[in-house]
Amino acid sequence: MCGDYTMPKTGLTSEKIKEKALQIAEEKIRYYGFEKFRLTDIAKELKISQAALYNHFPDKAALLDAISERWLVQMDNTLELITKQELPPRELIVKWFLKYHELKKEKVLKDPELYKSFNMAAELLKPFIIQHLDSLNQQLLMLVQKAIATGEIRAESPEYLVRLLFEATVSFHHPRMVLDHKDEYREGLLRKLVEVMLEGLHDTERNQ
Amino acid sequence: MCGDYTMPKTGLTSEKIKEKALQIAEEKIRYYGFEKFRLTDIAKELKISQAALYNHFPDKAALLDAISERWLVQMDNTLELITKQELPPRELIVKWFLKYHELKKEKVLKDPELYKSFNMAAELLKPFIIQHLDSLNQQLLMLVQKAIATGEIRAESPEYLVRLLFEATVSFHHPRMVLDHKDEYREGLLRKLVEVMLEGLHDTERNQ
DNA sequence: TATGTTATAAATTATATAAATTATAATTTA
DNA sequence: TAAATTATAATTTATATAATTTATAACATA
Repeated sequence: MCGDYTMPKTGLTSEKIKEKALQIAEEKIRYYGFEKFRLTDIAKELKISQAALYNHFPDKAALLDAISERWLVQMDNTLELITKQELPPRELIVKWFLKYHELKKEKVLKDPELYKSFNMAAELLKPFIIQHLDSLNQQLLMLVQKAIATGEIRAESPEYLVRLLFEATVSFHHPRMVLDHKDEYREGLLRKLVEVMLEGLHDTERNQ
Repeated sequence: MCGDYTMPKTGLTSEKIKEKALQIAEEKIRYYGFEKFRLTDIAKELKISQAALYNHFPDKAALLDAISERWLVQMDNTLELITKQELPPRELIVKWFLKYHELKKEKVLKDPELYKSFNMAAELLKPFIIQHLDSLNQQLLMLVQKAIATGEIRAESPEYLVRLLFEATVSFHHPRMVLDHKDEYREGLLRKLVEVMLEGLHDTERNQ
């Protein structure tokens, strides 16, 4: 169906066509809304027929999802950079949550229609959403394990603690919650919240 | 329009009619869904004309809201009882949040259609929703002030701390979040979360 | 005079049909 | 042979109209 190195009729590889299709789709979604954009418009701008899009995407939903997924992967990578910084793990955890919050809020403010489409995918718990959540879980687990190793926090189960931290900060990263609070400044509150949690985990004897 | 003591044609006071209307409306909403129930059905069962309902409710939305409000007031009262128990404030705060979570979860499981209508009202931040939130804020503030008074926690601003506790527990009481997690057992997680928060607030020097 | 009635206006929802869009099939081409 | 085309089937969305429901008005009554 796609993906080899022979020169196709458009003069572009399937990968390039896909990239261009996503770029054009983003523009159309921003203009018409994610529930109103048309494949015909995208095909027209790509100078291919509407049916030819199906050589690159299984269906319209896959194209829409690819846009959100691309953003999520980029976000995952940005956050991963933070996990690798040379700072005390507790500071890193705070910094990591603040950045996570910032990236979501920035998206909802700068790209509201694309955010809405991501939000819909999140509500449906589509596979690429689960993947993203797994990736974040992994990252925070690393940080928590570091913090335990340095003795900055105590916990019997790092996994349970990761769960606890995610639940406690839902208001600041859950797609719907970020949307609801998009115009509020809550960074100070989030910092304080995570700091209090970590403080509470500092000298507790037993966790879970 | 209503509310004096002359005997009306139905033989019932306006208050009694309202009560019965709400009771019947609840049944109709459970059966047809909150977006599908009809005033005509309620009037028929009350043995009055559909137009007569307007002597008791300004419009259909007011009737719907009255149902949610009645439940919220009952919940506020139940929670207020907890705030008055003779227990260490920190325990009370944990108990209070657990009951709040339990009441919401119980409603979504036992009365899903009425819960949906409450959820819609919450998303629109209708006045009675604000009232309910104010009431809960007040209650938690009392508990936090007690905890500060007994030295169980330290904080410069009790109001800020109340905000912090509500934000940290959003996942367990926000209407939409409770709906999303209705089939999960998370009581242990909530208890732990509040305990860690309170522990973190125990020996911090400065809060806010 | 609060609460009720019937009549009816206004608004909403349901339904049928036309139009447009998405998805597939059969075929062509670099 | 991957990636295109055109043709067309399937599905979705838009639109107009009928039916229903909600809300108001004018009036009646205990």
